Amino acid sequence: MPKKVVPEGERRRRRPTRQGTVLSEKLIVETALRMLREHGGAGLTARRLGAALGADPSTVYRYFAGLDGLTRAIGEELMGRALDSWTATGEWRADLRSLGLAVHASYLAHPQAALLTASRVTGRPREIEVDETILGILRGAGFGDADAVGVYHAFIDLALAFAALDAGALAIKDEVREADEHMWTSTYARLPAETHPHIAATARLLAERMNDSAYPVVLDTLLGRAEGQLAATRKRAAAP
Amino acid sequence: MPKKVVPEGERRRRRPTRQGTVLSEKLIVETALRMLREHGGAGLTARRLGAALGADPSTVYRYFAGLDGLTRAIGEELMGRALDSWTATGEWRADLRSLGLAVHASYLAHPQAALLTASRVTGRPREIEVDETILGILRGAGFGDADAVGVYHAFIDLALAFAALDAGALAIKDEVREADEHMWTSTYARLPAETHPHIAATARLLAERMNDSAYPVVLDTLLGRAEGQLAATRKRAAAP
DNA sequence: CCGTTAAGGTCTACAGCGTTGGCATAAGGA
DNA sequence: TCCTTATGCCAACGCTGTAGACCTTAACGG
Repeated sequence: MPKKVVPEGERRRRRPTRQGTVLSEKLIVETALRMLREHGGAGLTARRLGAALGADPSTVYRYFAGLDGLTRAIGEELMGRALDSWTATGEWRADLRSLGLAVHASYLAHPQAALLTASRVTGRPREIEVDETILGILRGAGFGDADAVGVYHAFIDLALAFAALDAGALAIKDEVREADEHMWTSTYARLPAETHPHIAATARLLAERMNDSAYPVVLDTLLGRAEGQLAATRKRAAAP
Repeated sequence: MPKKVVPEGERRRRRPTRQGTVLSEKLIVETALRMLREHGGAGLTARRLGAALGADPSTVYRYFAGLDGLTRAIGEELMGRALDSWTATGEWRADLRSLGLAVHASYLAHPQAALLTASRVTGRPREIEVDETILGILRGAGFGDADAVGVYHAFIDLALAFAALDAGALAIKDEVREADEHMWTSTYARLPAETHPHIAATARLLAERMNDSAYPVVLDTLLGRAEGQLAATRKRAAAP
């Protein structure tokens, strides 16, 4: 690696590249996101990124510790966007629901990027901010610490897990275009009733359902359970 | 690619390689799984696989349409193993629970492989078999077709999504060894209470919890909801 | 038992990848 | 204006996936 990676805050000399662009972490991450969207998951390479930036490929290594470091920064960016698009109302269940959907939506807006990052815990600032926010909502609503941590754990993992899964489906759709899209109506609907009676009987319903995300349903289920827990806690506290 | 990929069933001439091994899809998939486990996610390359098999790297292309085809076959194998390790009891909720845990466990037994495959729907035989089994359990329990499809959708996506997420955590642990493992006790526990009061207050609980999977809890939540649905359906049917 | 055929293993080659160390240059403090 | 050094550029290394030509030998018909 060229000597050392200088964190964005400490950069002083902003020399433009031969082609005139002035680089920054922000610009590189945004360009990478655009490339992922336009050229697919395998389309993000150091050389291509350099070309898109108007800079030598190796320059990127002055800003990130390898493409892997860039990947983590991209994940952080998606988390930040989720947080920025979200506003609290004070009603804990509604707030958690909208925050979960915001995270999910932010990742799905860049499926290829989501696939690369959703299963990685980075521990970077905006990610920690999300965690702090969730715990704050729960503790503010009256959950005990143990319950709050339990709900938080399930909540954040659920959001990330479905982000990754649904992003995978979307990414494949984008790349294979229509080839996989109708698999539920093609492959599955053709199975004979003798060998696969249950799939055959529900084929039409399957085709309708499988192209949507199951996330909202599962999220509501989880929040409903949490609400029950909270009510039980309050009852115990009120009449001991 | 060498002419054509011949499906396993139609192979006739089983010529041993120069080094004496007799190849088959099964042997290649098993070897690939072992390599993923031993050398990590980036350790599976055509050349290394060839070496491990005692064959020329390009031979693999006679069995699979590129490494991507091999990847799909690996996913299929993991699904098959889940199914083989599972036995039905006739009690729908218990059966679904154990099947979900079996799928999750099968993937987690090969975290690196799971990461490569968990977010891909292959439409291959064993995967379809799992789908048929789930739908059979639900419809046998008395769910209406629409409800059955709804629960099935959430159930299978949940299992795969958590498999991918937890596999990601495991894979990183395996590779970075201890560096990330204690992140919850290192990074998060060091945050000052002024800026992150909620994380600070629950740091100890977080550290205990975040290294386990939230899957069983979320799965039970989903199954509980399904049970409620079923009871409502029955009540409606009994007293219209 | 032999001859023919083609399945399938091997060789060679190519274009592209991530990454690095050395070098050149210009930005900004003095 | 000069000096320091951050930062962009260049060339190179060892690796990758995979295509196509080639060669060997298993399997089958007679």
